Amino acid sequence: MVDFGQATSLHSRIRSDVERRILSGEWKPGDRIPFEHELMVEYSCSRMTVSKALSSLAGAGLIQRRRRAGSFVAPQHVDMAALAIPDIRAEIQKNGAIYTLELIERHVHELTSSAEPPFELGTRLLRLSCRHLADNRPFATERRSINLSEVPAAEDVDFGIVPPGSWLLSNVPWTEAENRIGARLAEADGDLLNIGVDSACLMLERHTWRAGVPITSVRQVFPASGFSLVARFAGMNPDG
Amino acid sequence: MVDFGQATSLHSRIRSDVERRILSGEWKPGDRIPFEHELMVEYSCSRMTVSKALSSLAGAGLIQRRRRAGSFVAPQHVDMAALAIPDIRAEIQKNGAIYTLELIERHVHELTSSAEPPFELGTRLLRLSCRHLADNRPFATERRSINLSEVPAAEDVDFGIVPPGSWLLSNVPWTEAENRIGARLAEADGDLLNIGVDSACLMLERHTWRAGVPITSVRQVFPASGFSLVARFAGMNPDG
DNA sequence: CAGTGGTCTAGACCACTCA
DNA sequence: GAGTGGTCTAGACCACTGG
Repeated sequence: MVDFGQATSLHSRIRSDVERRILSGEWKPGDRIPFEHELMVEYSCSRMTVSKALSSLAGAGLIQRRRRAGSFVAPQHVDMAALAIPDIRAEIQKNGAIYTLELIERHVHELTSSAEPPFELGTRLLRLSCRHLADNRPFATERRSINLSEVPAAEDVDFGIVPPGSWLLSNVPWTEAENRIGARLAEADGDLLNIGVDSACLMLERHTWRAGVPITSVRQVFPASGFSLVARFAGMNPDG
Repeated sequence: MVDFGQATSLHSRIRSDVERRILSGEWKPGDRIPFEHELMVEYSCSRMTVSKALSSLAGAGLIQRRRRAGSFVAPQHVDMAALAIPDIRAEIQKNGAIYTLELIERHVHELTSSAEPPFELGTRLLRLSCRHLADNRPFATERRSINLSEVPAAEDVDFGIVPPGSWLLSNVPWTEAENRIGARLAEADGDLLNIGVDSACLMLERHTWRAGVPITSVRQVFPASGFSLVARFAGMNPDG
């Protein structure tokens, strides 16, 4: 029953074998897969090696492991996909276009009267409003708030040159992020994007935290015609 | 220097400690982190335990490991987020609403004249058109094609009762998927969704393969007001 | 309470790669 | 050539849990 796959480590071959039998449907959701000691015999290896393979599969969500009971094929496949939330400048340049940034507005604002998620009352914010262009054509609008208490250095950056998202991405590590994707009519953004106010737009909202403290929030609006988020998902990511 | 975190396994504590020092900025991208044997001494444990922690961090992309050189903080953070592509029925029921399915059209079609990505010419397809309702209010429209050569059982399923997506998710394992998210005006879907034809809608297109063979393609349209995709991303996923 | 997975040890050999 | 990470072994003890 031992499978002769590519020349690689034994634990990753065990992982691949089990993975293939699950994905091919040979082992269906709910089925118990062989015990560790059975796989030890099958592959003539130690328990650690089997354990590494199965732990990896469990981490990927393909199997579930229960003491005393065994390991089972997970009830359903993960309905998640890795979605690239690209840096706009990088995305534009990747497509061979010339990127231009237009800073429209910039000022410091303190939240005095009311909180504004994710920021609490009293937060000092740097407010930015800008426009991204690809080959001199409007690509997206962006309205951003940066928490100056957490990122004081942002106050000295010339965001007429460096896109706020790119600067933050490479200067401020984040630990949590929440993305909301929606649609709406262009409305006020229609003029900035050179489209009709009644055109459909894709809207991306993101809140970002570092260790529970809000760092930045941003709302980006894209013309529906020119942009769509693409998420390609292939198999589980090996982690061994 | 040993950190007394929550009561958990030692390797996950080592992982957490290193992770925190990276995320806090104490160890910056490009920095070398302690050698395995140094961490062995620091935590008074065996090399396998340290290795498990660092391998996990490497799998998550937080560090890069090089023989002879050591382990280094990865140059930049992953700009990806996990986006839940929910099963519509599950999503509606999760929110406590009553789910209803309306099958609008169903027929078998063979691609004779032209291919239709991701399907090749000659593929026999089951075409479905349906509407998802939450508490009797239109929630989304769905147009789907299922490759009958690969999923013959689909021809015998009553998709007036079981949502196609739910059935496929639990019956046909997939290995690759590509999601496209865009915005557009409601147009013809406006009537089905009880909104104006000039309203903005969120559109989700997904192609799914199993081992390179196209299984299904689907286009779902949501009213902009009633739906937005939310992707919450917190740190890296532990895999130990 | 018996058997599973979870964790850990104290070694070992190897491949790679940098100095 | 020396030192790193990659892999593997043959044990061990423990926590949990299902029969």
